[in-house]
Order: sequence, then C-alpha cells, then structure tokens
Amino acid sequence: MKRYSPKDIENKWQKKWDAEGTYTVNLDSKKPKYIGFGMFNYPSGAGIHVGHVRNFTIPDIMTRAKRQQGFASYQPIGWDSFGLPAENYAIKTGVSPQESTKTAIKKYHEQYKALGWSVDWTKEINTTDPSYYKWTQWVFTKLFEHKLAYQQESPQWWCDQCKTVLADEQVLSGKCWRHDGSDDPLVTKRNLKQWFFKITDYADAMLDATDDLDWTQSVKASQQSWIGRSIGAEVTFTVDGHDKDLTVFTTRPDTLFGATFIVLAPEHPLVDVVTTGENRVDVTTYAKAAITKSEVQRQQDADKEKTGLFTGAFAINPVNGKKVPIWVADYVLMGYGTGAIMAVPAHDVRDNAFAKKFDLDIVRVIANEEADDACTHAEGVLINSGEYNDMPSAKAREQIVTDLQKKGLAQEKVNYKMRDWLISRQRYWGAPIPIIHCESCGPVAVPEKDLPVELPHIENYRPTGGNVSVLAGVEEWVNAPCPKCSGPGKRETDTMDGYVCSSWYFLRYMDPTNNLEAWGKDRVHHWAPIDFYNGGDHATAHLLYARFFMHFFHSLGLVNTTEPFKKMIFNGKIKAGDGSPFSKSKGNGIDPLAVIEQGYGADAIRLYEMFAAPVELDVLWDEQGIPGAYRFLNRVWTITQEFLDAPKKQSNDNVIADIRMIEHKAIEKVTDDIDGVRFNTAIAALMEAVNGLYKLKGDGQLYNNDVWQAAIESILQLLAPFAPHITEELWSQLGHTDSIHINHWPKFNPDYLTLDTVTIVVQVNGKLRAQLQLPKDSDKDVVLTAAKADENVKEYLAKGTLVKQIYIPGKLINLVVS
RNA sequence: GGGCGAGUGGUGGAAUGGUUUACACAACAGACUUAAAAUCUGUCCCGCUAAAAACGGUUGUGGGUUCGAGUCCCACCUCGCCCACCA
Repeated sequence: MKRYSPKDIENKWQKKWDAEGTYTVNLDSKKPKYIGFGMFNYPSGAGIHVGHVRNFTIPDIMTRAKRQQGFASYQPIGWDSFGLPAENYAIKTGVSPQESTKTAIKKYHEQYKALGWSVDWTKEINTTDPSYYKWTQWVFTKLFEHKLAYQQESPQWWCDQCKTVLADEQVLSGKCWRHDGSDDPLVTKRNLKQWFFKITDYADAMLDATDDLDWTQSVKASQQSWIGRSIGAEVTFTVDGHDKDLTVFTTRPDTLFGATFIVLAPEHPLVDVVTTGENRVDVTTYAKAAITKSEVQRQQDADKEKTGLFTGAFAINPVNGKKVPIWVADYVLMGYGTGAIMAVPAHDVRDNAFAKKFDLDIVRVIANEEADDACTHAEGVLINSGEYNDMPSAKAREQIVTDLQKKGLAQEKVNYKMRDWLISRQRYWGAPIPIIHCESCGPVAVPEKDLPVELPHIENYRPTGGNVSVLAGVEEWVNAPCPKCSGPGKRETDTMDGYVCSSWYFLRYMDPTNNLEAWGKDRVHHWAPIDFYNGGDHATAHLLYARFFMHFFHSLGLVNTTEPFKKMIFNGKIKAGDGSPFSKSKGNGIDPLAVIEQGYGADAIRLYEMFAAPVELDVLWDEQGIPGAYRFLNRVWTITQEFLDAPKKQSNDNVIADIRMIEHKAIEKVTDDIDGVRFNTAIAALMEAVNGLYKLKGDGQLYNNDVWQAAIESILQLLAPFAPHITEELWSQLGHTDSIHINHWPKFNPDYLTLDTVTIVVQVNGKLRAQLQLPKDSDKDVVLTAAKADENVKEYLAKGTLVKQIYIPGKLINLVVS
C-alpha cells in the first residue's frame, strides 16, 4: 500500500496543472462566469508568511468550488509593485526598483505555486509594467478631462521620512501610515500645489450604495464613517457693527436659541477682520500658533483642556436678535463645514467644556431632567425658544430652517468628513502624472497616443528632500513640447499615489493583454462585478477609491455596474502564538515553504488554516494544528488505498444505506457551507464523513464496489477545493484520467437522507426525559401514547396534571405538567 | 465619547427558538511494537456515586418573553476592532 507523502505528489501535480493549463480561463467562455481573488499583494523582498496563506486560500477555495461546479472560474493574479520599499532599497543599494521588483516577484511565484493556488498565470499583471501604467495614466487623463482631477495649492501632510506628501487617509493619529512607531515623528504641513481627485463628487452615491452591499458589516461601517455624511444647515449670523455675515454649520438648528457664543477656527478669514483693538495681539498670536501646530496635533490631544480667546466682537443670533460673543478656538477646524460654529453648551459636550472653562452662558433649550450645567444630545421638547416652545426637536429642526430660509438666513446643507483624494507624490517609483505644464496653455494632459509617459532610468534615487521628486532633475525627460500648442513645456514631475494603480486593476484582469484600450467593454460587461473579494484588513481607503473609480467609469458608460465588488469578506488575521501580529519588521513570520519542506505539505497548511476558525475571526498560530490537519488527510489517503485493495463484493442493503447517508449528508453540508464561506464547518463535516466510513471499515464492511467508490469520490470532490493535491492524486489512482478540479462536483440526493425511523425527544416541562425511536411518519396520537408509556416519563407526569402538550412532528414532544 | 462585534469545556470552536459542547487540538487509557514513533480503539463540562444509570447544575451577570432561550427583548460587566474636538 502506498503511503501518503506530500513531497512526492504536490510538486508533480503543480507542474502538470501548469503544463495543461488547468486553471487557465477562457475569457470568452460561454459558461457562467465566476471571478474571485484576494486583495492585490505588494511583492516585498521578504515573501509571504503563513498569514498571507489564509488571505489567498480563501478565494482559492471559492473559485475552485465554482470551477468544479461548471463555471468559467477565474482567479487572477497580479502585483501592486510601485511603492517606497523598492525605492528605499534602491537608495540603499543602487539596485534599480525595476530590478529588485523582478527578483521579489520571482520569489512570490515560487511560493504561490507551492501552495497550489489555482491562479491563471497566463493573465498575470504588474502595475510597474509600462503596458499597465499606460492605462493608469489614461485613467488620470479621463478624470482630468471631466474636471475630476485638479491642482490646488494648500497645506498638505508631509512625512519627513518618506519625503513626500500623504493623503489624509494615510495619516493615522498624526503619523505617517508607514512610520507610525513610537519613535517616529508627527507629520508636518507643507504648502504645495498638488493634484487631487474629486472623490467627494461621489460621496453621496457611494454612501447610498453602501447599505446594500453584500460585504462584511464592519467593513461597511468603516466606509460609512469615512464618508461621514452629516445632514444639517448653514445658518447666517451677522457681525455686530460690521457689514459682515458669519455662516456656521450645525446639525442641530433646533438648538439655535441655545447658541450663546460663536467659535471661529484660527484660520478663519473673519478672525482678522472682527478682532477688536485690545484683543488683536493676543488673538493673532494664538491663531498663528494654532495654525502651525497643524490640524493633526490639534486633534491628537482631544482630551486636553480647551483653549481659545475672545475676539472682542459679537454676532447677532438670527432667531432672537441676541448678541453673542465671538471666540477663536482650535477645537474648531477650518477644513470642515464653514470653519465656524454656533456653540450650544447645553447640548454639545465640546461647547459645554469650553463654556465652563471660560465662564460663558449655558442656556437649555431642550427640556430634560439633567443638572443645570449638564449637557445632553437627547431629543425632546423645546423650551426657552420663543414661538418654538413645546415643539418636538425633530420638527423644530425643520421649522426653524424653513422660517430662516425665507429671510435668506439659513439653508439645508450636507457635509462630509471625506476630503478630496490627494494623489501627488514627490517620489520616483510611481506612475508619472501624465501632464505637461505649458506657459500659455497651463496644464495639458498627455494625449493617449503618447502614453505611457515612461519613468526614465536614473542613477541616483535619493529624494531631494525639497518639494519636488528626483524626476525634476532629469532635464531631458522634464522638457517636453506642449501637446496643444507645441510650445515649450515641462512635464509634471510628481508621480501618482500607489492607490491609483490598485484601484482599477480588477478591470484590467478582465482584459489583461489589450493594447488598444484599458479594457474591452464587452469583456468587462461580462466579467464585472467581482463575485468574491477578500482582504485581511478593512482597507477602507482602497475600497473607497475603487468604488469611486467604478462609479466614475459607469458615468462614462465604460462599465455596466457602479460597484466593483459584489461580495466582500473581511478575513481575520493569523497571529503568532502569543497573540502578537506576524510582521516583516519583527521577523517572526513563518515561511509556508518551511512548513511544506518539513513534510506536511501545502494541503495540510491550507486545511489547517481554513479549519482553525471561521474566516472572519483572528487565529493564533498553533503548532499542533498542522499535524492535526495532516492526520485527517492521511485518513483520507488510507481509506482510499484500502478501498482499492479491498475484495470486490457488493455491500448489504443496510450498509449501502449507511454509506449513502454519510456521503449525501456531506454533499449537502459542504456545498452549502462553501457557498456561505463557512469553511471550518465544511471541513468538520468532511471529517465526520470520513470518521463514519472508518467505522464501517472497522466493522469489516469495506469492499471494492460502486457504492463505496461513489462515496469516496464524492468526498474527494468536496475536499478538492481545500486540499487540491491529495485529491487529484487519489482521483487519478481511482482510475480517472481527467482532473478532479474541472466540472466535478457531486450531486446531492435528499432521498438518501430519509430514515425509516426517527428519534423523538420527549420533554416534560422542557426537560429531556426520554428519546423514542418511532417510524418516521407516525401519527401524533401514536407518538403521544408512546411518550406517555415511557417509564421515566410516567414518573414525571405523575407529579402533577398534564395541562398542555406541544408536538413538533418528527422531532419533539413537550408535556407541560403543573 | 460614538459605532460595530464577541463572551459556550483545559484550548480552537459547533449549535433553523427544541437532546448544549459537533469537529479538532491537548490530556489520559488500551491495542499493535522488544521499545518508541506512526496508526487504530476508547475516555474526556461540574456535582452526587466505588463506578454507572438516574438525578441536579452549567453558554459573562441580573431580569423578561416563551410550553421551551446559547439563540429573542431590557439592563449591567468584560474583551476586541473601527472612528473620534467633523459641530
């Protein structure tokens, strides 16, 4: 009897699949399509660790199951290979990013193939390939053409270690997302002219669509909180003694009568205008200090004491004509709303803290039971609000705005936390922004026929540290004629944020070798949206950007769906045994190749990681887990070998029924569980089935006949998405010459699950007192009589009078005694 | 502070409102073996019991709905994640 030895079979089948194109999909296939994959991977020098194995095995199982079920199933592969690690490596070693990226990808090829992922290698893409970024640049020019790419000079986050600006989303708690350690400095602000994508144009559309997405709930919640829609109103106050209006944004216009002061952000243009003589020096100093502190630092210590100063000026509250003082404070942000607020200390915690510190009036306008100087957001009935008294707050909110609107003093307004997407980066290793600045025409997009704007090869990658990328020093590249007037022009020397490349790649997967267009419409109409997508973190920015692009492409008629990812799963992480995350910097990542090398094989790693916990939960790496999975595979191997060696003989009817029951229970459960991405219980069901067959084997009932063969083959087919190598090997040993992985999925027959007798649970007052074996369609009366005849049940019935009998057919009886 | 989610054996985890603890890991015992590994079989929530059956208890805590609650409702405690001076 052959022994299970992964080393002997895994590599053999990987080569065969490659040679035969087992996982190569025909993009024009007439079969129903299915496309799924994990989030784009960045090929770092370190390669993948066992945590990544989970991220990519999950979509592998989904696409494998569909391929077996007769779909044209496509698991694409590609590399998100622009970015700082390769550039920094180049600075350190002089090896070009082009070179080191190639080397890194080679290592990834080895690892991916060793894990048996069913990716279509013939359609591999790479964002740093000019034939790819040509189309990234084309996307930019489309946005530019539709005024959704624009330049603006404004203060931007600058990471002194990356030597580039960062998008808002790449700043976490005041630090760069790549440099957020405790030793790393806070990001600073630099005033630069930068390129933005106007993602805010789609804020509403994306938010509205979020609710209906079939995505992990927490990921959807992140999308919603990032977009951050607030519905409210802008209300205009006038500055006392000036001819100036002062507009504030509020979500609670119903509390307008409680507005006892106004707060301006330090950057607010009116600060300079309204501040009175004796306050001017102090206010200007405060405002200057606050502005240099930067928004992030101001937000960072949210718990700190509020600071601020009185400007000496007053504003007139439009609802009651009352004069309220105007203050300056850094807790109000210029970047949100109007940069000015009406402070309602009775009903807003921040305003409350401020009022208490500076001894300002607190006027309650919503009735409640709290202490006088307490603060609550609660809705209620208005008080101290003139003609609006006794009105419910929700109604007053509308009424007050309507009334003020008639006088031109208010209007409904929606605000978003999301800002436009800053895409300029002052670095070398990115896709160049395809713009030529012309003195007479301004910024002009490079026409499609001249794309790609290729990155020039350079000698020294070290960033200048100034405000421009090293590309600015490559004169022969920078100087280019204006595409419009042919006059002298200069190329834009900033490159694009890597997220631009990774926010449309899924469309390129659908038409990866097209030289004429980014994608053919027909191809994308057929293959979009992505049926299954998963990632190991919330990736809120990536998902927002990808959705924005898709909405945009849809508005141009370039795609036929607005949402890129139909089903999106957030999978938990694999963590080290002590609960710390696996990380490249700590060097505690376990290389899956090492585990394979130990002799356990790729199938065991895959199976263990899928079995350990539900996909959305974190898993602590358990050294014992792999041997456990290996043990199960070994049992599958053994029973197949023993079947092949068993005497040829038909089984008796009872055994046939048992085998079919085991087989079809598994078919039903595993098919359903894979569909619902419940891999741990699917694997448990397979273990149960194999245990069941082992029991029959132990009873001397294993024979080589068609019923046994059918059961074993069904189990192999169900196991194939999880453990592709061993199942392919055993499939061939069973005499098949085709691959188990294409068009082989067992058919479920519910008839085999029906039993002649059923177990009826008998409860008395909800407690289990007996179990009865009865013919499956027994009458209610027969069941009840049998139940009451049971000795144990009788005893409990005797303790009182029977008042009620609950009967769930085929399942349970509950006799209620009182 | 806000939002989302989760608390079940020694451990990872199962469980359409209907037998709590499937499946596995670890542990223990037995078989095979000169021995070990591997493999196979069995035991494995707590209490009562010499042991078993029976019985009683048990899904973070306290209440509620129900014939019946891990599951639904309310309050509280703990943990995790995300957001956070966004008006």
